[in-house]
Amino acid sequence: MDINELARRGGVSVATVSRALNGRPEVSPATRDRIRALADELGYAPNASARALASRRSGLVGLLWDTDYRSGGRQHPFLQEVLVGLKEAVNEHGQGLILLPIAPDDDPDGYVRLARQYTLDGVVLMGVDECTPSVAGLLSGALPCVALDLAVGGPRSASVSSDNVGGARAAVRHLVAQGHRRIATVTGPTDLKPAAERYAGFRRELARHHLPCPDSYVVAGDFYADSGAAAMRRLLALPEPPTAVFVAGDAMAIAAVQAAQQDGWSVPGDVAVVGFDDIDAAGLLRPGLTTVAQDYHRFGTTAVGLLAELAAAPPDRASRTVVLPTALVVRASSVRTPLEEEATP
Amino acid sequence: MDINELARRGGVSVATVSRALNGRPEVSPATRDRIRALADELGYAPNASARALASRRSGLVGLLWDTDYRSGGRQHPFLQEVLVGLKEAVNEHGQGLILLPIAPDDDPDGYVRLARQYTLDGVVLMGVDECTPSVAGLLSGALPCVALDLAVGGPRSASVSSDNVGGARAAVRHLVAQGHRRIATVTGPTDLKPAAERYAGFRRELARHHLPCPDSYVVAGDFYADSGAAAMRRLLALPEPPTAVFVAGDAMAIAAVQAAQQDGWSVPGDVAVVGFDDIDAAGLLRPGLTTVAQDYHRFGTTAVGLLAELAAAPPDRASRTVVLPTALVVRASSVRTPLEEEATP
DNA sequence: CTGTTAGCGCTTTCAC
DNA sequence: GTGAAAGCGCTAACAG
Repeated sequence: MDINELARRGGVSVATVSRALNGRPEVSPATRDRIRALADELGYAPNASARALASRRSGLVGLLWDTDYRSGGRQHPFLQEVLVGLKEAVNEHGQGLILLPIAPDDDPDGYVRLARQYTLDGVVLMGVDECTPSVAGLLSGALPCVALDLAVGGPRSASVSSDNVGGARAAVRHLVAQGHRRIATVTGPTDLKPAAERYAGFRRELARHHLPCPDSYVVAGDFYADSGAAAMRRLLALPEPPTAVFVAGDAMAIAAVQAAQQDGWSVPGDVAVVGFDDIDAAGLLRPGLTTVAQDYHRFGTTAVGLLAELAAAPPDRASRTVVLPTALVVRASSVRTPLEEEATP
Repeated sequence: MDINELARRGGVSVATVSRALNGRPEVSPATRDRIRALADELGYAPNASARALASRRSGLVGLLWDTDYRSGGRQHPFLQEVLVGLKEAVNEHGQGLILLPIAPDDDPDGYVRLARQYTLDGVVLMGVDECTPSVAGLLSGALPCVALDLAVGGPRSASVSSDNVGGARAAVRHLVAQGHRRIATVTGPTDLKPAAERYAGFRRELARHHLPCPDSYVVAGDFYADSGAAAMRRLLALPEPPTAVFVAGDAMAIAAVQAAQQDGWSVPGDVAVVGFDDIDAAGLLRPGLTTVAQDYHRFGTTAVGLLAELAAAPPDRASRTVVLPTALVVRASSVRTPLEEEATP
């Protein structure tokens, strides 16, 4: 069942069939509908390869996701939701999503070649280092690229990230509203953009409330659990320990809560904790972890929208960044009496 | 830079280039190497669409993953690792991985059409219901299909799953070794294969030790956290509560541990708990959750191997199932004195 | 509005 | 061992 067969049975030419199926304006509504009806009555599906070959567009979006990047996979607790959003959006656009293999780091056009090979419409990047020659090579080309949680520059690129600053500020604001004045933070590796921004938001909100932030109240972590536990212990060992801690990632935050509890402190009684990310475990713990949630699903849909935008726009536009709102999820780790929550807003 | 250009520069015909690049035996080793060297010197990448169109094989494996299936995504905590394994294996085979859109449930050849459209080499199914007409239609066709964690039958299908029975038995054996005699279980929905098998393994191992299993010691859950908490409360309210519980999924197990603690019981002091899956949170909790780990990465690699096997085999072979070993990860939730672990094996 | 036709870039007989 | 040539199934000029 190919386009010729369809044309024959429909009593029209293949050109007309093609036009009807692609919704071209030149075809009359009557024949368009007739052909379309016939097509799905016969279960016709256009061959994607033939279509791509002839039109020089595959309708495929490549996902560049470096699974080797740091400790191999578990560091993107949200990948799954991003992927779902991406997939749904891509399909809604009538496109397909293909997972790209990893190109050698040092080959500046490993990915460019892959993109050409599949005639990709665009590429979505996540969990990659934009400075790697292979990635930089891709970004500097004319192919639409959208990076997640990563600021990139390039003739046809954009990025989407969460409002890390705003999320951190909301966390601090919440802690201040709970009556805390001695608020510390455990940061992520501040060479990573999200970590740097969360830290900046933390400082800014603290300043807005004229609260001090001694150096000893800032402990660097690495987003992994162990560093969170260690950081919390260091904070609680201070002569004047904080009464609240904003931890820049949930894995660290959870470990921090448990380290505190293990050392005999009560959470939130002695020390309140707020995390960032809203990973699954945050809701499974007791006390539940108050945390800043990101809209992972929207990452995907936004990325696909940007890709389409980039494809249409002139090639040399300034790189755009879309910032997605975050939401504070209040659980027990930061609220003395959960029930008071609603009573005293 | 296409095959013609390459042929011209190499002073040979396109046919020879094609043969050289595809490692065909007819071409002389000398020209083969020469052409290949030239190809990657010039950064030539064969156009995937043209290749697929001419050869009727795309080198693409489709991933059928129903993101709508029950509560939308979070129920596959291990998807990410499976995906990484899948991707790596697929790429090693020189293939690509494409995420298939969801076809309407009631269309028996929605997926068949998709597969034809992309000229797929095969399809990997995960998190889908094999009874859905659309999925059943795909399975009954001649396209190689491999299902994960799902027993499927079809002229060219196979499945891969974890040794759920063995894992459950290992869990029970461990509890018995810890001195427990009153061992209960919280099951998953036993209409799902993994849940049924874990339950079967539980019973079998209990029987092997001549331990009783009263009906009240078997509580049905649904793999979600809430059901785990409820089940645990029911067990602990029994006149003679169990001293150990095997919970068929980590999300339930974690909630069970916390419910017990919240009600004033000590884990593992009063009741030991062993879960299944080894999700991230299992290691983040205190006490850490003893659990049965699956080799998710290997799911992917095994699936790809099976796909290749199916493509080569005669179309009507009996459907094969590969069972992957599981591993018990002992943490604090099942061991009275963690340090004794090594001392008293 | 519709049909004819020339490719898209590759693989694959079939000759040599 | 190599080359010539005929498609693979579709899109996109170009005519009409």
